Amino acid sequence: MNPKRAAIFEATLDVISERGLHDAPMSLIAERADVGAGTIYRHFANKDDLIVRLYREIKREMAEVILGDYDETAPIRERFRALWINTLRYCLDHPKRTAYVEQFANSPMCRAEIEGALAEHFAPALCFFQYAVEQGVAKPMPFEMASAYTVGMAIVLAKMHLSGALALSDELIELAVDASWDAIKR
Amino acid sequence: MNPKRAAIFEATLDVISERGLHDAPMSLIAERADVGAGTIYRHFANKDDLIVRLYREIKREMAEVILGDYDETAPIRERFRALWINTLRYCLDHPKRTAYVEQFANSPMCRAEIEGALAEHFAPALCFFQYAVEQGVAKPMPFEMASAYTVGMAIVLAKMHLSGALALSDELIELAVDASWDAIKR
Amino acid sequence: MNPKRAAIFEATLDVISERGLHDAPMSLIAERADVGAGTIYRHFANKDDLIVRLYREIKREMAEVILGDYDETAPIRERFRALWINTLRYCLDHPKRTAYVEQFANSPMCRAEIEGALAEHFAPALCFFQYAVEQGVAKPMPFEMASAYTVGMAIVLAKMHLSGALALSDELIELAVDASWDAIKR
Amino acid sequence: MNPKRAAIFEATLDVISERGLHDAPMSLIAERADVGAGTIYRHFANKDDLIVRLYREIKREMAEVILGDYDETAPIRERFRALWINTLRYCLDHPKRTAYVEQFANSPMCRAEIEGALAEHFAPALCFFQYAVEQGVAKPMPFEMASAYTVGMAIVLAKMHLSGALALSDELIELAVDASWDAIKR
DNA sequence: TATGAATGAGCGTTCATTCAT
DNA sequence: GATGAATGAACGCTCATTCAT
Repeated sequence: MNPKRAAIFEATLDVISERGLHDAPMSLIAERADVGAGTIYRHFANKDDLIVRLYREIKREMAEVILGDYDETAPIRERFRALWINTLRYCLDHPKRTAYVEQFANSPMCRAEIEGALAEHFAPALCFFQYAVEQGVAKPMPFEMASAYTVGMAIVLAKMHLSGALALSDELIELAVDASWDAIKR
Repeated sequence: MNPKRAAIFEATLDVISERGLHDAPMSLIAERADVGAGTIYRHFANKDDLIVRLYREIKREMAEVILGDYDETAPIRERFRALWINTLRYCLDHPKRTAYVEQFANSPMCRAEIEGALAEHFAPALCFFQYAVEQGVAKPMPFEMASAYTVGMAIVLAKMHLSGALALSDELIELAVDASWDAIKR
Repeated sequence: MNPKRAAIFEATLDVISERGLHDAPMSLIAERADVGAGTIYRHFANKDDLIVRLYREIKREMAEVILGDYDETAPIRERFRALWINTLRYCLDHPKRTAYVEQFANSPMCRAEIEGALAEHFAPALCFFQYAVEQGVAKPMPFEMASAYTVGMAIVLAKMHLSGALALSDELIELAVDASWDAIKR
Repeated sequence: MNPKRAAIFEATLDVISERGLHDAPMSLIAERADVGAGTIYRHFANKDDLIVRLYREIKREMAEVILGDYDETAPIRERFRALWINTLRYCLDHPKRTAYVEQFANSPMCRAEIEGALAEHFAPALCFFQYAVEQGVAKPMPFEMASAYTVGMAIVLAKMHLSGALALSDELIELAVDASWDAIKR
């Protein structure tokens, strides 16, 4: 990846995660990226484009990390645990990315089409939940719901940990994995 | 409540839920509230103050609705179901409020002190989860985690329904109540 | 004088002398005067009118004080001294009025017509300087210049004393009276 | 000096000398300077900063002009005359600058610290008055008072001439120089 | 007569974007 | 390709003034 582009991404992530989508001047992003204000526009059409592309980039990377060691041949319970733990791990390891993604995903900037195009990156995970439901291992729920109790809860708990609302320990994490499993298992 | 203040709250809710925290000019809020631009400043110190107070107001109302029919003497399972369903109900009945609250809560505008001061409104719910854990009905987890699997999941599922990512039916809702219960029960 | 009108005058004097002509909101003046914002407009046509009328009122009072004990039959040197000392005295005794008058007089708000209409209040003083020049006691200068070396210098020195740029003592004041006298005397 | 900065200074001088410190919108200053509204803020932190810097710049230039041909070896009386005439000359040649300086100096914007920092530019003049007093040529007064009777009176008379309150001729100017000299000389 | 909530034009200032270098 | 000075529309907010009470 072009180093200027990467620096702009990193600066945008810093500024928006720290100050918010509503308080992120392009001039500050340029300064933090150590590039000229005009340079950003050689890499991105405009501010919206930059923000959306960064969101896509982070989600793509997130999928890569979560599914990087995904083993389709492993037992269901293990695959479930891996998805859960990898999601939590990613959020805890990348608090700025998490803050950025959650801000964007909860704002009206995040239109369905953007989200839809990202689904392919998470395809193996979605397949997993589909499979679990079809096999009758999971309760007869849409795979999106099963995913919410797994990936969704991991993110919710990670956010609580990062905000200080909850202190996660290794034991507590295992308990949460079990809880999520109990939630979806038939 | 003062009618101008109420109109400003409603206009702010409309504008921010539709266009986002990052794209909500005071001039537009004034126009939608059908008040002069200066009138807002007779009721709120500044834009931040308006946004924070609206957040607090919505959360207060949310607690009131969710806990309005809370019966401390009912069986645990029924109390659990009421909390879960009421939360979902509130979000589905008030999509703008839900969108507003989620945007605010996921932005850096939401500092711990703001959130902390709101805890009292949810006290009975928190007591419930504490009680459930202490009694050994729930798994030995912090009550915040039990709450996340209940109230938190109801909100996550409501947001998915509202965004079209998931179609909730009555049966599916019952299934989700069961799933959350399975998650926390010992 | 109407007590509300007097309170408004006093509040205007306070606010403008402290914060300046450029930073004197009507709302603050109303608050300090302990009257409603609308009340000011029952006594004055608008802000400009208030400011101009206050200026005229202060200048009128100033003339009254300076010329209050003016004795047309006293020797020239004594009359000169009285004018000089009374002017200084007034400024030192009324720092706010002095600050107000100097701000107004040095701003474009002070048009010639306003100033001209005030001349009558100072008529005896002007007559004095005219007489001194005509009699050949003073140098052959326009009486306005003689007045500047007397009243004008008293004001300049008072302002310097009030701003801390010069510490006036009784001896220094007498020295200044002599200096002004030497300036104009033939 | 940067040409935009110079144009902004000139426009500020025009607007404030014509309309007053209290009626000088940044938008009008920008328009008169033929620059965008935002451009002003690349050169000055804010409106106050612009106004204060312009004041300092004018006073610096004023000192330069008044003391430009100051000859420390000339006889005292000649040095005195040069200071007096140069001051008057500057004010008459630069009526806008004079109006600006007097407005600022008489408003609460002019704090002692601002004035203090400017003293160094006038150091030779101050030394002159100190010397004249020490040598016993002048009356035993603080040099600030001697300066007031010289530079201060030249400014007062210039303002009167500019406002039409007094018509200065060459003879009258010489008379005024003599009057000021008589004022301070022992 | 007195009030002060309400107004909205206009303020000081910001910032996404452009373009000459 | 990269820059950053310059832009000006648009922002958050103020305040002189009005008018229903």
